[in-house]
Amino acid sequence: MSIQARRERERAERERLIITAARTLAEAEGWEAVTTRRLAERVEYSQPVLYSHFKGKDAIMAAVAVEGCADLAVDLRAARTSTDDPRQALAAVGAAYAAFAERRPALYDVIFSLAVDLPFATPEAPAPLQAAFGELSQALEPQAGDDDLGLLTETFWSGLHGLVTLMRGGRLPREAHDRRLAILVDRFSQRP
Amino acid sequence: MSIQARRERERAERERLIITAARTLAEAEGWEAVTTRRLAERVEYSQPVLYSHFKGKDAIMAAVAVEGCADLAVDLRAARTSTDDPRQALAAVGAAYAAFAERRPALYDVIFSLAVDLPFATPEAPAPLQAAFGELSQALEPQAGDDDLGLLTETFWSGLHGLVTLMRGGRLPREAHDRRLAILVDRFSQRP
DNA sequence: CAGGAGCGCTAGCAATGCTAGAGTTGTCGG
DNA sequence: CCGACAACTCTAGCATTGCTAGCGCTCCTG
Repeated sequence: MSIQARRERERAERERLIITAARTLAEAEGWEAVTTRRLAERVEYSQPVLYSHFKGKDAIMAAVAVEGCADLAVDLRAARTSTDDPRQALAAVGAAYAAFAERRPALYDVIFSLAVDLPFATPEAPAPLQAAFGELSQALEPQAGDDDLGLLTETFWSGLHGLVTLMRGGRLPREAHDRRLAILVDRFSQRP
Repeated sequence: MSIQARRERERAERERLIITAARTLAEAEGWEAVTTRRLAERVEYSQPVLYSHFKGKDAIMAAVAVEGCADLAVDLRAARTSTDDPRQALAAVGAAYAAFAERRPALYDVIFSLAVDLPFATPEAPAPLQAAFGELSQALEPQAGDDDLGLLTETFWSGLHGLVTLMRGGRLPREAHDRRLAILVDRFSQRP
């Protein structure tokens, strides 16, 4: 019976190996460089092994996305709790979100841009995802006013997402990023 | 000399044929269905002909993007001039933008998400693109207050872009779309 | 009417995600 | 301690992708 346990443990280890290898490769060279062949070479197994763990390349990316989202949630929490002033906290969270997208673009893409069948706005959404959303939500709570907090959070999040994706896609000039972010935060803050 | 002119005219016609075929195919089945082979079959030429007109598939997509952006600009202008009330105009423009993305997703994607080699925030940006941006800008002008109008427009645009991309990517539930849009417009309107 | 230049087509390359079937390894009953 | 069996991994290959080389036809020019 213990022999079965060892096998399953080894399988789990290898699965983690695949995920971290995919993340490393993606962060180093972008997702277009993550081919099943290169990934298999990195983990020192053949391609079909990947498919014994995951349904396909998309499933591997989804696994990386969940991991990466946990990192994002950590960053957002640190930013939110870095100050007592609600308005500054919102600005800090917005800046942290944008910084994450800038610093780890491959991770950001796989979470928020690339087509991956992760459940999002449902109770079945992975915990790290809900955690990240919760941080945004808590940062916005003092600014909600009459608006529904959930919808307000989704809208503010959309603003952040639009800023970073348009900028990274070359649609917005980089240099004014901070000022745009300031405008967004300002417009989502309650007037005193 | 006139023989040369005829050839160039025929070439130009064929180029338009390629562009419209690409757009039609993309709108019908999505960009992932637009392969060079299928496109060549549609225009009833062989694949290499495409490459005598465009540097590659990306260039074809960029051409479709410019065309499509003109359509978007028309929609936005109609929305903006549909009312005299500045706040209602902003709401109408936002709704028109989102409706365009919803109604013609392939066109929206190629303009704002996929093709990268289009100059955007520079004077060399294609005219239709600047026109669309200009409509947004004019709709926001009464709401600018102390903010720089260009940056405010870019930020509002980011909000719209985030809303539609996250919703279409399954990250935001469809049903509350109108309410999120209302929140965005409200937060970007000056307090009376 | 012959020569030549332009131009489109056939055929093929390298790379992709994914899969079938062979072959090897390691485990358990006798 | 051995042989059969089962689980697992690898080699090889398929279909499809964007893109290109080089042949061969057509049609203008002198």
